[in-house]
Amino acid sequence: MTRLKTKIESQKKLIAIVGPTSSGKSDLGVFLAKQFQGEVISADSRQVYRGLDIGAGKITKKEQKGVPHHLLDIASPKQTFSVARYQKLANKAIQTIQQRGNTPFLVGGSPFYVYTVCDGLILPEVKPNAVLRARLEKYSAQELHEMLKELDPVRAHSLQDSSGQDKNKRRLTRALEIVLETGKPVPPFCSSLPLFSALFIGIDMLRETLLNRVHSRLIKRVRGGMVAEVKKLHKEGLSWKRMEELGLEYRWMSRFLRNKISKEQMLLKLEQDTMRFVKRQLGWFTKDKRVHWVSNKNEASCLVASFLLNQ
RNA sequence: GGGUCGGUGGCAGAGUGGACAAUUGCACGUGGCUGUAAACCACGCGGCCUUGCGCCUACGGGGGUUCGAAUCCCUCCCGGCCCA
Repeated sequence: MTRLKTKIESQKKLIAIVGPTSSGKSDLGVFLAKQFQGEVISADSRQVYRGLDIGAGKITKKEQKGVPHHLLDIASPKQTFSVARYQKLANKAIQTIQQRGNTPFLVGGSPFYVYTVCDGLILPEVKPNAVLRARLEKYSAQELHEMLKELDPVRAHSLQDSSGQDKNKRRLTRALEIVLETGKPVPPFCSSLPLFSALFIGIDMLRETLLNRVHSRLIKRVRGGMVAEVKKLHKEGLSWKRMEELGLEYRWMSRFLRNKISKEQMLLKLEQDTMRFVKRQLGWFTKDKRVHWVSNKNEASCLVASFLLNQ
């Protein structure tokens, strides 16, 4: 116990800035990083892709105000990026920043990405197997579940809902992938010892305010060439199918560009989906008791100051 | 003014005498997530409670037929189309 405590205390510090989309995380990140000699690591599952700029709400060079930003534009949108890869790169970036004597600010709204890093979740060392996935795709969820019951009854059981089923093919496929690859059951979910002690700052905002911000930001970005960006990406070879997978902006704008929906429908659906996304993000963050919710920059500054001073 | 088709839950839209508190989609709500996480998935969605295959109020309003009506008849109101 004592050893564990000492270990945590000696850990390097990390500040995580979380909150729903459009709440002003990037801005706060830059503000704090400037004030506390920090660097920003983006925790956003879409901003890692090159070319996904306006649609993904990526911070511009100018907005970065000279503060170094990590993990933006590090992958091709044609290929699927993964949390596991993110985790490795983020850990490396954090280490580099700390070695420089700077403070790392993990800024982003992809909860799974944030927690994979902050809590050091241990993910099974099994790479995605496209061939296998394509083959499993042909089976129904029920059939996949049956297969998993044969190979890994424990995991199969943990996945089933109250009706004894799991209809999430993606999740079942992944479980089978792990079992088939390793020849062993899916390992139990666990995290490593925390690699650093983290201060969680969440941006507190009324849902109504957020809705207004989402709305006006959407209009602004459409005027700023968001549709053209998608058109260009497609011209450069990004398939419509891939756009669908990327979700939100890319999904709805691609549907508009394919004449499946009108511009009005696109804007409406996109706004609705964005607000749903907001709710899901908030679900993760509000459940997390570690998050300190702030309503302005000064509150955030105070929190960071005392966190960094504190031993 | 005449004819005709139609008015169903937040919206769209099935149902056209009993098994209908009403298929389905959207919206909305709650929740899950072990290398796609902005993805993917589940559940709820008239009200009430003693949660029962329970009770109440409901398919534009009113009246009627019937053991029984969202469904049939009459009438009124509203909307689309056609003729004047």
